Amino acid sequence: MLPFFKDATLSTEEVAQRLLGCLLIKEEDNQTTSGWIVETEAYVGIDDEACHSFNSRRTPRLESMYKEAGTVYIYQMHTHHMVNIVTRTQAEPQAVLIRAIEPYEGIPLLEKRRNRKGIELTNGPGKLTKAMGITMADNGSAADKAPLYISDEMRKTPRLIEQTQRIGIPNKGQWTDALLRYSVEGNPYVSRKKGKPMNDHGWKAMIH
DNA sequence: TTTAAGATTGACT
DNA sequence: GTCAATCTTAAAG
Repeated sequence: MLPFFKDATLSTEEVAQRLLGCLLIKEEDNQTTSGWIVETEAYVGIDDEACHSFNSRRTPRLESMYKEAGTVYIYQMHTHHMVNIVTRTQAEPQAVLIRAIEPYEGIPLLEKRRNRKGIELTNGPGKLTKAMGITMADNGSAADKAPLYISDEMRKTPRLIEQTQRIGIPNKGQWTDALLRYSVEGNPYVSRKKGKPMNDHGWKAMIH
């Protein structure tokens, strides 16, 4: 069965929402770290002024965006790495940015790499990649295979998905205002959060 | 050849 | 609130 994030017929917005609650897993040298995805953003291709592939821009750095759905696209900005999942086809270079996770496995290693505890481990796109040891070495790999992959076997379900403007996109007209950021309402690991987190972190109760 | 800006973060005033 | 770290890309000199 094809994982939903490899199904290029699904819209990028749909994939961004369905990724919430999936586990992001990194395996390396007998060390596994993972966490549930709690915040994503959709970058919808050549018409989207905020998207790296806007206006069909294509450079060596962007090559992964032009690969098949389910490809990992790692981008480095300033001193930080960001992890994306490609969602469509070569003709439609679109992707979902994973902006935050709620830690599950390997928390001591996350704490060591970040030299922080609690929400500061993974409540931002550059923070989670540093915590999980995600680098350019992961660029272009498949998101359904180790060492860096998405799993929905342990998936959680958001009670409510909050939909807001993307972070860090000024002066881009309608693309600044577009509601293409999705997050689990009440989850403390969502980036730039002020409000009080919910006791259940915004997940629906498990059904036994 | 030089410069500026960017899907960010952390240290500092 | 300001600002620098540090790498790719595009555009100006």
